Amino acid sequence: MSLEKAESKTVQEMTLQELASFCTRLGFFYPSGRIYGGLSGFYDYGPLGAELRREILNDWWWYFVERRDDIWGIHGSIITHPRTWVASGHVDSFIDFIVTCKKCGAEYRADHLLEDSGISVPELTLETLSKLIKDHGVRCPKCKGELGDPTPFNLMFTTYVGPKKTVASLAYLRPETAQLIFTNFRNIIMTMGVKLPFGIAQYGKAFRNEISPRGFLFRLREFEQMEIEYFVNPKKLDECPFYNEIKGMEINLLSAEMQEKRIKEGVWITIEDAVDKGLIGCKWHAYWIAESLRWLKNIGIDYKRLRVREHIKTELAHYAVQTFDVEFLFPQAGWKEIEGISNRSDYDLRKHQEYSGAEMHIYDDGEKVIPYVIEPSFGLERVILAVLFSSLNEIKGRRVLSLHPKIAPIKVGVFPLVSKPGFVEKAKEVYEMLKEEFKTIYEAKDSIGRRYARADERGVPICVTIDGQTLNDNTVTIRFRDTREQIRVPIEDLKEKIRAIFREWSTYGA
RNA sequence: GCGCCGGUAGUCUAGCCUGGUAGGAUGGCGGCCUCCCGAGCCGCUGAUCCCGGGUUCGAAUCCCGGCCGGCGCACCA
Repeated sequence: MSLEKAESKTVQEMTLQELASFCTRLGFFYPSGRIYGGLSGFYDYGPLGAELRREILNDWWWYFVERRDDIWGIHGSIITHPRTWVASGHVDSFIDFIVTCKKCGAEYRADHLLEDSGISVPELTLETLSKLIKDHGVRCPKCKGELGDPTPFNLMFTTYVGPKKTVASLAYLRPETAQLIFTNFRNIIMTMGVKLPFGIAQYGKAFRNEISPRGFLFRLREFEQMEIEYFVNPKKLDECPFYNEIKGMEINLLSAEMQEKRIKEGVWITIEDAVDKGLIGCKWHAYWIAESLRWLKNIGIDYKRLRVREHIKTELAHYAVQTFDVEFLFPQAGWKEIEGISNRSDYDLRKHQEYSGAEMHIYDDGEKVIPYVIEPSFGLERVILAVLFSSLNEIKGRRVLSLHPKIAPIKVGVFPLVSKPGFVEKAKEVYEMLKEEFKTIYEAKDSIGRRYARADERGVPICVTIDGQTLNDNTVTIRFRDTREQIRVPIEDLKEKIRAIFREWSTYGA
């Protein structure tokens, strides 16, 4: 049985601000500390948001860890050994020096300003930068005013380990989860008996003390990452056993070369073509791009609104050989990153080997190898934004959040058609039965239409209604959110029927 | 962080210019009604008018500072 596709039209799309209001009203997200005026860059998950978060994290973990035999998961600590970030380069590159124009107040990164004036910067220290600015008589590019002294500017959150706050006890909240994977690399090799190629995955909070958080959930100071570091022998970057599965997949690609030619729009191209034309450096990198896109699509993100954009040289991070951002087409803001997929080479493992003295190699074909790593790195909150924008529809004049059942915060609504004796008891019975297995809500107040409307807006995929006929023959109706169609099912078959519906959701239209 | 603009119940908003009892809609709770898609009626509830200070007999309204948000710049390793 298949139901017809939903009769949905393109909504006048919500702005990010309107989405923020919507999320607060329905209980997805609240600005953190709002009763005290709010804290910029922090949001709390409300009841629906907390469920949505769990479902997405669980599905990610299932997709990339549980069902695979080549990836193991870890859960690293948030407060991390400070040497980690010296080795990774974050202490250097996260601490910028800012200079302010004494005349017009404009601010610049000291090293950028010097380099733009053609002066090379040998080291990023206060003394050096200060001296270079004075010696070369560098002035404000805008108003030619005199510049003040450089001041340090750190994007990492710091704390102190132990009750005494000393320089020696200074520690950082991790600005990315990735480094915890690298610092645990030896542990996993030793305990899990892994062989190349293999991956280590982790999700968890990361913290960045951003200068100006903005755009609702888009740039947060506390956010959640879902990351995989997939280790490959650098000589075998094209030996990907899964390549045939994904090579025919079409992606919307905007290469660095295209961007240098001022081309703004990506082209639809198969993975195989992209690899053959040298646009994607190696097959393993191509595989992880494809696999990431497949997951994003599976959780309900509109594939037409996803594109893969290569980083151009100037935006490439210090560790990266090649990086692609998976971008989502947001209303107003346009294409914005929701995931980065980077070839980080052996940079991180080598650095940690150098700074810690620990050996970071693994044997492959009897040879000592420091593997290369391909890193798919998702920002959970950004993925959620893309999911929400992909799911918000206007169907028959009403706002409907067409979330895929596997991530919907509430799976089933159970309603007595009218709130009368007989109906109510029967509905509660059905509710008690279903909530054993599905996140279910029961509502009896207001008209049935109003309850359906409320459920639609909250993304509840199906509603079970107890009507007059139920009392005679013990059947109920299942009403589908996106089509409003109803089918009648005996209560004894209800659980199995709902399982089947969720399993084959695409057949039922969404 | 700089510049410009803004902030009134959970949400949307009137009032601000021209100082004088904070009003509506929607939501939430309770009830009546109701056999399938935000129907109607009744009652209740809900606002530190962002916070602090100043001017004034009197401030949501005018002034100053802060917080929060939007846009632009910068930043986004």
